[in-house]
Amino acid sequence: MDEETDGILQNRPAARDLDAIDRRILGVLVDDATISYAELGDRVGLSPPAAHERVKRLRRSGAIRNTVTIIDPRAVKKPLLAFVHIDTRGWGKTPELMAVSQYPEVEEIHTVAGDTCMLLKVRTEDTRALEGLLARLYETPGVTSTRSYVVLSTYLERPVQPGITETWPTPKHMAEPLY
Amino acid sequence: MDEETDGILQNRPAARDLDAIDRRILGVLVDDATISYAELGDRVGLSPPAAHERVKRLRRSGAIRNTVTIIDPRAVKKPLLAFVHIDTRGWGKTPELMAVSQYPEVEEIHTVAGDTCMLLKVRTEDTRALEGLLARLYETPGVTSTRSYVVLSTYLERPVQPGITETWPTPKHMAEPLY
DNA sequence: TTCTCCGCTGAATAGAATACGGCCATTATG
DNA sequence: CATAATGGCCGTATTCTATTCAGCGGAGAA
Repeated sequence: MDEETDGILQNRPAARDLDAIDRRILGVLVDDATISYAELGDRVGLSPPAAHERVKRLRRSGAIRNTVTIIDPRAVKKPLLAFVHIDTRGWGKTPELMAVSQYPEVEEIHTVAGDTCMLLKVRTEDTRALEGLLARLYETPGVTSTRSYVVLSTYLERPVQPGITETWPTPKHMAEPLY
Repeated sequence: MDEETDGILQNRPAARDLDAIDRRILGVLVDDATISYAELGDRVGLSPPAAHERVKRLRRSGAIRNTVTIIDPRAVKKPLLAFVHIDTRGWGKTPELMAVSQYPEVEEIHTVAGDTCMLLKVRTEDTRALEGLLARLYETPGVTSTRSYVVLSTYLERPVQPGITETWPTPKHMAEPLY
């Protein structure tokens, strides 16, 4: 038993795959995590303690990262959303560049494969603040150019969904892939 | 009193701006919304009922949209993140295009100002599934081209933050804007 | 078959959310 | 200026929920 090391579960044998009930639980919680375990149990067909135990297991396994409140960007004076592509000399991700993650306006930082190195998702109060952020980016050593996509309207924005599309349609004219 | 219409608060005079305590509450809750109101009150210097009243007010005003669980994309078999730019004939956002929001792999849909019309954030199991999604996009009437940025590494990903950077640095060599 | 393990149920308890009465500071009003 | 009204807070009481626990039963291994 792994438990006997020091009372904490460790060296778990690589969390099992989620079953149908786990997925339904996640499907409920990604929409609304304020419901009671009784309500959650009702929706997925379990008793309250069983639903609770499932959620605890999902937390331990890391499937559930955390539970957070989603706030309206307009309420906190950040109505302007933009995606900023950055080109750098060499392969970016320098400490200087990561310093921009200190700004609460920066929500995502990725390195990407494509015609740019990095991709940022940022929210600012207005174009003036976006310009300030871009100016800070251009001051960062290694940054050679940026390209911004200012969002005009958002039609969908939601957290990671548990569901997957089982069979993606293969266009008739397409050859089947080798594997 | 607006309350007297039918017992529900309506015609509120456009929610007041958030004060410092509201912002601190949001700052706590966007990190972890599972804490008790007693704990929340402790962190922001209020009694439990007062903290609760604040949160209820933030909910009513719409500043708090909802409370959700964040799940690990890898746990639900969607380790591949990509941003897909779409070009369309005319100005997109047709019902056919919005149909892709039915796929749980699609997390965001925006229209953007830039060299493309629309921007999608999608998560798939692998490149095969991404190809299936792209094939579906190309089948959509009006779509003329797409350009994808496959994410290699994610260094920061967090929900909307309540904080704002008070004074953006203005580079010395830059002229001050007119307003 | 029989044992073991895992997950479930239902009841009991600990703990949190919520309602309520009263206090104080600020603001509107005569 | 005095005074009433309002809004936000606190402390307490009550209700509801989370959490624990003992016991049951099915699936899988020996």
